[in-house]
Amino acid sequence: MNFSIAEENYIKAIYHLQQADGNVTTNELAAELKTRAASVTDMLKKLKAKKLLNYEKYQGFRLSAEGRKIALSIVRRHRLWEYFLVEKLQFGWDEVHEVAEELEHISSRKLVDKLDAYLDYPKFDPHGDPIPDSSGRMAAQKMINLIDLPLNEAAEIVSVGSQSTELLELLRHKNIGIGTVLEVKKHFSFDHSIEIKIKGHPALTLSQQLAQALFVKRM
Amino acid sequence: MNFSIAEENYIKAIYHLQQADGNVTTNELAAELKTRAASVTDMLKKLKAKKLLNYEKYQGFRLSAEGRKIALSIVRRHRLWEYFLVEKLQFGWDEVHEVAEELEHISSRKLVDKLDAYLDYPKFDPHGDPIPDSSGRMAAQKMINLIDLPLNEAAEIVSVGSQSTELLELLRHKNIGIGTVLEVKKHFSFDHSIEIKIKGHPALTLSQQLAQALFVKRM
DNA sequence: TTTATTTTTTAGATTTGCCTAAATTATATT
DNA sequence: AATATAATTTAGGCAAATCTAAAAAATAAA
Repeated sequence: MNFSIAEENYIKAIYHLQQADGNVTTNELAAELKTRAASVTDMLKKLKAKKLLNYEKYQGFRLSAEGRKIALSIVRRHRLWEYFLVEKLQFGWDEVHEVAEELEHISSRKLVDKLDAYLDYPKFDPHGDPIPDSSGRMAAQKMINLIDLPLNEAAEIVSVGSQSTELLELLRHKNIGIGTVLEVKKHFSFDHSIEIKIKGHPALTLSQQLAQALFVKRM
Repeated sequence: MNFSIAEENYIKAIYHLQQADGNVTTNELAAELKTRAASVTDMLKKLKAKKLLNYEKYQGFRLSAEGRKIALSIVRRHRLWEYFLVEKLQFGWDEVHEVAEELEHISSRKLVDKLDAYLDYPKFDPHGDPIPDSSGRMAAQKMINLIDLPLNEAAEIVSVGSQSTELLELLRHKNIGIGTVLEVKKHFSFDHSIEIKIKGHPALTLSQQLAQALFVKRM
């Protein structure tokens, strides 16, 4: 089955809202999509007719299994394109969203799978969100920026924000790499540097720039 | 100004038809777009109102200067994406058209220019058609496959159909490269091989596979 | 040049996705 | 529990892009 851009935008928005909220309401969705509640009701009927939605009048709604599957394929496309834009086209993290919103609606399975292969099957997009694989599976945990990790919580480094040799040199020097497990001990507001602790090693200070280039998964 | 997908498809189709025909007619365009003449008339009015079209009822039509500019930016996007799909994602030549038809409607200037840079400013798409640059200029001549070059016509090699090391090795061995000027002297129908002549060198035989991997521009 | 044919346009519907305003149902308050 | 408020749905319309059928204009043929 094929879906219109409007339908896909609704499916994706419902998916994101139900991740956070459980059941989704008409007004919530209208706010998310910057449209009116009446328009949402119209689309809900359409999606229900297509069996993508579990929905009864006045009761709130969630995606059906089939709806969720489609949502995941849209999310996959969105995040793969974001990764492409940042890694290959040198977009900044902050600039990719709107363009990816357009690219995500191109549904050619072949395109998406070849893009995935070309990018070497990335597991997280540039914002740290996991990318579903071609059968809809994805890493459970969102990757977060080291700077956002709460104090004294163990986390594992899963990605670095750039491939510059300068960054890699610095990481090698500090003995930090993918897989390193650490905790943040302190935040210094003066320069936004942080102090971290790796088991069996003395505490280390990381600059704001460095901390922002590191992504971790809580354990 | 921003255009709908339907408008862009009309603009592009008119551009291609007027390249071939001079003036374009309603029925021609309807056939090209697989729609009905009445639908075409409706859209012609819209495009005329937007000053993209020189059009008087019952008279046929052509793009205005402004319309042509927009057509070129759509053609640019289409051909850059085709190049991307073949060179980076390993699509076959024949498989890229439909996907590029979708990608071409994403109009972000920044996206297109960064893609162009990433691809290293290609001059021709995988079908040999020239790619307009960011200001709409493009090579005048269509690039053609060496196998399609008429006998005894001088032509210059401008592109090779793949980057495989095997191909490059063979070309180096035969002393053929980008810029080489040659003529085709003979076609052998048995194996579709061809005999070529490079000035100051003895005649050479190229296999069908090799000839098909070489693109030339007539001089 | 008058008629027949073809091309093009107009008129009037349809579908999708959106809107406002009014009605209905659910929830919160007293 | 009755009423006020908030959320949701229905009713009725609008714009874009398409369609069919009919009318108008241009072109070709007799």
